[in-house]
Amino acid sequence: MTVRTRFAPSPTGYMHIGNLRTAIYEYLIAKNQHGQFILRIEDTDQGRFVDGATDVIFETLKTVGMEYDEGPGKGGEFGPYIQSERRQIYRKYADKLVELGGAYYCFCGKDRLDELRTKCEAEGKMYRYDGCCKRIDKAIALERVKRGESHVVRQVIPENGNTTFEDVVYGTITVDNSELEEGILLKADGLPTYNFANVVDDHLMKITHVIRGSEYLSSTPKYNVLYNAFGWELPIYIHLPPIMKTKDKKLSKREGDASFEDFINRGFLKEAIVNYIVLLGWNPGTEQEFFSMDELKACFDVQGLSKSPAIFDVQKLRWMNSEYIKRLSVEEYFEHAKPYFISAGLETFDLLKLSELLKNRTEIFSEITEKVAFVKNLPQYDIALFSHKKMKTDSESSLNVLRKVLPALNGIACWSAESINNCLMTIVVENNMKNSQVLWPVRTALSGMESSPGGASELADVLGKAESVRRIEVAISKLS
RNA sequence: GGCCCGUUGGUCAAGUGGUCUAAGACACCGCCCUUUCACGGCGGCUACAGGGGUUCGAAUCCCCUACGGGUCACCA
Repeated sequence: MTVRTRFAPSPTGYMHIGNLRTAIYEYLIAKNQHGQFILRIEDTDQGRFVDGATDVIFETLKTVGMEYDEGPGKGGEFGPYIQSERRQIYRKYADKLVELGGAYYCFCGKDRLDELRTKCEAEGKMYRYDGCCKRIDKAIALERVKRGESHVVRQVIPENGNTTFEDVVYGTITVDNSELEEGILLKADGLPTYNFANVVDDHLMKITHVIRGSEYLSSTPKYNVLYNAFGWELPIYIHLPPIMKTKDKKLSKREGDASFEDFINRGFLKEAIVNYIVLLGWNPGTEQEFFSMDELKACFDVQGLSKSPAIFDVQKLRWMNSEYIKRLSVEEYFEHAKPYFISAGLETFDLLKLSELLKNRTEIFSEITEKVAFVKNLPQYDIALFSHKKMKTDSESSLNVLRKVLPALNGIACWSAESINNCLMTIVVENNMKNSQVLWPVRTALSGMESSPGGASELADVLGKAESVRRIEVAISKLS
């Protein structure tokens, strides 16, 4: 049996981290078995459709490197892969289901349903469709439909008994049929609800593993009733726990930071995001924690899926991102950092050198701007910075040192980190001082900051001779 | 509220009746390295939701309670 999975998002907004994780699992489960991964767009709710949302889906799948085998723009044996283009198919199967006794036409309009709802509310009961139209004679109902009377198609739920299904992560789940509603399968506009479309499409597209969020767990019995009514084979169900923002709140895109694109824009590497979220809810069973997409394809196993919700921890994502950044070459780092360097106005500096300094100190790229601002403009700083107990420095000793450093630096013919360092160390030796007594004041004078992405000679190298000398002079005059 | 699901440290998690005085990772704290900050190295802190069973033995099995989540639409 060829494994076939599908990612079936609704184009109702941007790519959410939770959706992306689901897509990744779907992709991996298929690819681990050399199966097919299908993309299907579920746009049956014309009211919620958001323009451009499908492009975001295509783009995201492409950037994380998950190519689908069948889907919009790609084609395939079981198309179309956009539900709004499958109208007639649903109509046909809905009518067929009515014939098979698994559904019935319902002519109750919104008004009557609302009435029913308020009545239930008044009686303190949960609303449930009363099955009114199920009692209409089949031939008469069909006649009314043919005359063009507005109607929906509702599912028939067996009155007694219960329905059981197997879920790979949650195990055996049994629900009493009395809990199930005779829900709408085909809406008055002729388009199916999710409840119908997913079953029809998954069957027609030969999906073997249905992978989706746990919010569908409670409606899965209804789908089984549907499969059975059609006489179709059941798929393997794999339901996934949600990703949480806090212990009791789901990650929500509205509250700011759950969209994949946002993370990319904030300077996260796509590989780090994928690596992190794949581990949110799945354990490889080994100590390995860094995975490329290819490694994931090779070792992904549903056994490692967990059933309890996981809280999204940006802190750990940042750490993982920093690890990925450390593995970048200086050139790669530079490519990612470039926009931030430019926005900091550093075009005239040696940005490769700066990249080297920054590479081990960056968690996310967007923080570069702040980290390198001092390069372009020496910040206003207080001379108290020169006093550091552990470095054994105070303003007096610093002034003293800087006065020696200034001519020495000026005398360097070939400006490089190495020559600068030699020069400074010579001063240390000549004056019988601790390294820090010379290096701390110089680094402070060059950066104007308590901490900087590099030491005295590295900073001087990046800043260049003229600017370094100028900054030492500034410090001297501040201290005098 | 009914039904379904879940609950190991602050977080992600290993663990499927004995090897658990419970792994690893992030975070945090401390030390070392060191010219700052990082990096790196070493060490530390903190957990089986509670209560009953079953068993020679329970984080692991059963029941109850608590807490949390999901679901109950002509949304998906």
